[in-house]
Amino acid sequence: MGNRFIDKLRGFGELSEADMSALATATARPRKFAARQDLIREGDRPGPVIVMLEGWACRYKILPNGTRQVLAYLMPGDSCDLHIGLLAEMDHSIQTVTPSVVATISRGEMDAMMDGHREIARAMYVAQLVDQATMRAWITSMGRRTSIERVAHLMCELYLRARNIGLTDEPTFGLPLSQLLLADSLGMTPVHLNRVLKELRQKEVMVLRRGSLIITDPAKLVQIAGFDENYLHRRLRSAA
Amino acid sequence: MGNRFIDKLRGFGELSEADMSALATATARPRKFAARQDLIREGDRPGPVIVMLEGWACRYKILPNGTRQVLAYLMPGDSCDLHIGLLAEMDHSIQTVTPSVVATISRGEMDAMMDGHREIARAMYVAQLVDQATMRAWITSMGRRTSIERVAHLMCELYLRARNIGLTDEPTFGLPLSQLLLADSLGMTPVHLNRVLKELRQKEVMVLRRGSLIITDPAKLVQIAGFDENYLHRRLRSAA
DNA sequence: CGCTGGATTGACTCGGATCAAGTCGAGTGG
DNA sequence: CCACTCGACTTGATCCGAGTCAATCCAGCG
Repeated sequence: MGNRFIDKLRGFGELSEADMSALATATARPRKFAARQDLIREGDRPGPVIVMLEGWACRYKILPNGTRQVLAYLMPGDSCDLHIGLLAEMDHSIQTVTPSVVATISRGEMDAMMDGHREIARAMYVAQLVDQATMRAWITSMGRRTSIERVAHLMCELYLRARNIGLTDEPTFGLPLSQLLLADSLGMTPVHLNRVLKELRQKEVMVLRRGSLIITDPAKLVQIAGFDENYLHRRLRSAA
Repeated sequence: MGNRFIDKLRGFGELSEADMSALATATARPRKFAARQDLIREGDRPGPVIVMLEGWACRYKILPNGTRQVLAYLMPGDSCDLHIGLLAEMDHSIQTVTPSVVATISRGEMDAMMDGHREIARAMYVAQLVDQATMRAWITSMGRRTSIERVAHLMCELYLRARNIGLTDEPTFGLPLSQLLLADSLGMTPVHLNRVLKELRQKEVMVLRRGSLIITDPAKLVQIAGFDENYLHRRLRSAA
């Protein structure tokens, strides 16, 4: 299985053996969680940094009127904000979507690791920049894309992220998100999302079934989404 | 006038005299820019960190179809991402809104300052967390708030941020944003934004005029917005 | 003093929400 | 093995918020 967190960071920097063993030590005692368990709740005083080793989670906010907005998805290897410990209070919650394996790294441990392993710090900063760029892409989607474009764009994002960590099986990939969750991610109603999915199915672009997505026509999906993968910042800065 | 950048960071940490003079040195040679000048353009290879000392700017993206989405506003004291230099390519642009005074800090200078002044680093991380929380609030607005709520929410955010840096003159504050820009921030058309502003004026909640906003009924504005200022993270973590 | 870009208003259209029934499918217990 | 149940998915009918298109209006300014 390996350690997804290490795998991810290796994509963002040249980690030494020492770096990797420090990361392995820091994530050595993970806990299991069932699906739909809050890992962090809005209003909480933040604790340790959490790292998803297996399974999916989402960040979300509940509004006064009871509606929910999903803000981001965490896939294996992803973590919450590095400096979360500096906050007095969480402004959003994080909940598992599937059964998960989650490691926690205390603030002290984190600081020590970042001080002692500059390349780890560097890789984590890149990961954080990608997360921020993804949030900007979401804002752009919500503000300026139609519902079908928005759906296509999110599927492109999730597909590429899954592929980067080896979670795809070519035209298909495991996508454990209910239509309700997706609707709450995209700022639309479940009913309307369902119609959009139907349209994408009829156009033979993609088929979403319980737990998995089949991308029938990747080129058309990218074209509908107006997808530009630059924001995922896979290309590393070459020279120092 | 003072240095807005230092003032802002002092709100996020206990800076020593040495910290402050390091910041003063780093921002000692600012440049002036006219309104509507790109400071950083999407696709550029990132250069130094930029810091707004005077004036407003915005982050934005242009979509393939030519529409624009504003992603955030930078007010005096705000800066772009600390680790911007780690990226191969910008995923969005930053443009001045008003005539501005902007300092730049090279990557080397920045690294040295963060290493030598831990409290500066700490304050900057908090500032970054606030920026991220603000992005999450924008996603939430776009996804789950009606247009009038969205407008009210943005006005609350901008008002509070302006007040934090002493830029308000009680019920009024200088808001140099055209309706077109606001519409591109809120994911709506200028025509519809104009109607929403009219509604807020008729309800005697607020009046937006060229260059300034008068908040007639703050309580009602907050209530319409469903505004919870927690995400601006003004309350610092008390104990260490 | 007319030009120009933002602001404003009206008439019409349409995407997506809402309301209201179903249907399907996986797990549960008899 | 089958009936039951509960949650998730589908579909149809209708409504309304917001977009579109098209005129003005207005203030600042060369």
